[in-house]
Amino acid sequence: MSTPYGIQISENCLLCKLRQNGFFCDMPKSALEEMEKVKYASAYPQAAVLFVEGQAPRGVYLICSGRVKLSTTSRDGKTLILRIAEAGEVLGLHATVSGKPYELTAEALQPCQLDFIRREDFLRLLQHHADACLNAAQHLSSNCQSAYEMIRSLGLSHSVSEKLARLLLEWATDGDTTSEGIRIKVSLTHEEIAQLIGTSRETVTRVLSEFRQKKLAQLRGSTLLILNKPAMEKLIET
Amino acid sequence: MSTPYGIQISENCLLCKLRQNGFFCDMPKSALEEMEKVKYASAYPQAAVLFVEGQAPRGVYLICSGRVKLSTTSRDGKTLILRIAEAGEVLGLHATVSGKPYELTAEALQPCQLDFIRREDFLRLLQHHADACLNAAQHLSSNCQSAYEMIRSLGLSHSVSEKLARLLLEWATDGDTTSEGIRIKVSLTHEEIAQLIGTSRETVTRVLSEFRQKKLAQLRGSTLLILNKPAMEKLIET
DNA sequence: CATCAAGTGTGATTTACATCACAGGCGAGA
DNA sequence: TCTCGCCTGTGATGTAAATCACACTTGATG
Repeated sequence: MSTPYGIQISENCLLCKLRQNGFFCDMPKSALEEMEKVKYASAYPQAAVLFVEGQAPRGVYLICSGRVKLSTTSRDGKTLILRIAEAGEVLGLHATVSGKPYELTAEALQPCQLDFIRREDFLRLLQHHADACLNAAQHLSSNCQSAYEMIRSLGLSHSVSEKLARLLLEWATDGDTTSEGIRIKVSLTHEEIAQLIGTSRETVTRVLSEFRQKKLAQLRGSTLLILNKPAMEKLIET
Repeated sequence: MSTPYGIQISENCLLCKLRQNGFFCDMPKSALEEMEKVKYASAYPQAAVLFVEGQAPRGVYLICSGRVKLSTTSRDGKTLILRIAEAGEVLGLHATVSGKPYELTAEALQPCQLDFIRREDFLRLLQHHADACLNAAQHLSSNCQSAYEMIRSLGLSHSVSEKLARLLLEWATDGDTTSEGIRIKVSLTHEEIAQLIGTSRETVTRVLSEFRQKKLAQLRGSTLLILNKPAMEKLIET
């Protein structure tokens, strides 16, 4: 099957190869069959906006593949990135469950395959399938978790170096360890990194070059190399 | 029945008069009966610590009455208050659901009546009672919601005045409107207010006196009076 | 009612970062 | 190959707020 944006859409969740442990759709057959009936599979191009903060919740999006940027913007245009959501995550969950407007904006960072489920259908699914509901609770928990981490970073850090070190070390947990250090693929601009830690682009550039100078870490192109993890860790304990 | 700390403990959830709409325990009889079997009712004095960040999750606490401060502290002693939880809320929900350590510290701001439910019992309750699970999801949603608000405040504000104005206006939503303005009962010190918005105590004092001078709002003793709401709102849009 | 701790008010000093401004690099597409 | 737009690097400048330091108020408690 050929589709737009060069993505293979797997139409059927029951047969889906993408599904993994911890995915929202990692649930028993009965719930999955129910979901199969109400979901709309589709592909989105890079930079597609799924929903915007303030909109009434239409429903949830499950990420089958691709990455999605979740952000919020102030009236004067300053934006803050809350999280980069990966495959298996559910978008718009809190808004859909609570019925309050989406408070984040979701934008595809790359071509994505997503399943959409309308709010009423999704709520019905949660009511009738304890597994689905438990999964939802689990995902909400981890959203909370990451939000709390962000709050700690924003509210308790003393400096931008500290926040940036925190972020890089967080990324480092899923990087490859090489002889030089930990290698991580980062496809974000300085601007976006700045928005992740609530600072200005210039400061990110400056702190990154400071890290490079001190042989702590270096970002070249889209690969980040953590050269001295212990020293980085010391930065966040000060 | 007489109890310590001058609280009337209502032992039986089914007969409980405290229960209201939106409370976690606002659920059908069957689920409530199940909960009744596994909960431990108890009273805590002011300043009692229910759990500390980093501990493995023992279970959840339902607040029957009283208010509880949820905070997180950095290594060097700086603390940030995430939320003041009120009656009807569940504490330790995300940790209990996810199984990860509590990432907040919960401390009673006043004498409280709480019901404790052990983790295993609580998870079983969620599995077997869709209503309970849905309620849990709802509460997790609202935790997310408030966390996101806090992130906006910390990350997108340009000044402390803005953050403080945000906070006061948030409080104002459940205050009494009088001829002078909106009257709110605040039983927090400047220090605690500072910890709520991630700033220093001195700055809070200064900004509050600035507000008083400009006839925007005044905090005397434990009553806050919003004198000029529109002007306060303008502060956060700048 | 004397004392003491906790909370509040205020000045002086310092500093990290935002902001502005512009120069160089690099890749995409014409 | 050239240009144009987006990124990155870096200097200069201003400022909000942290920090330190100390006086004053208040209300609890022996």
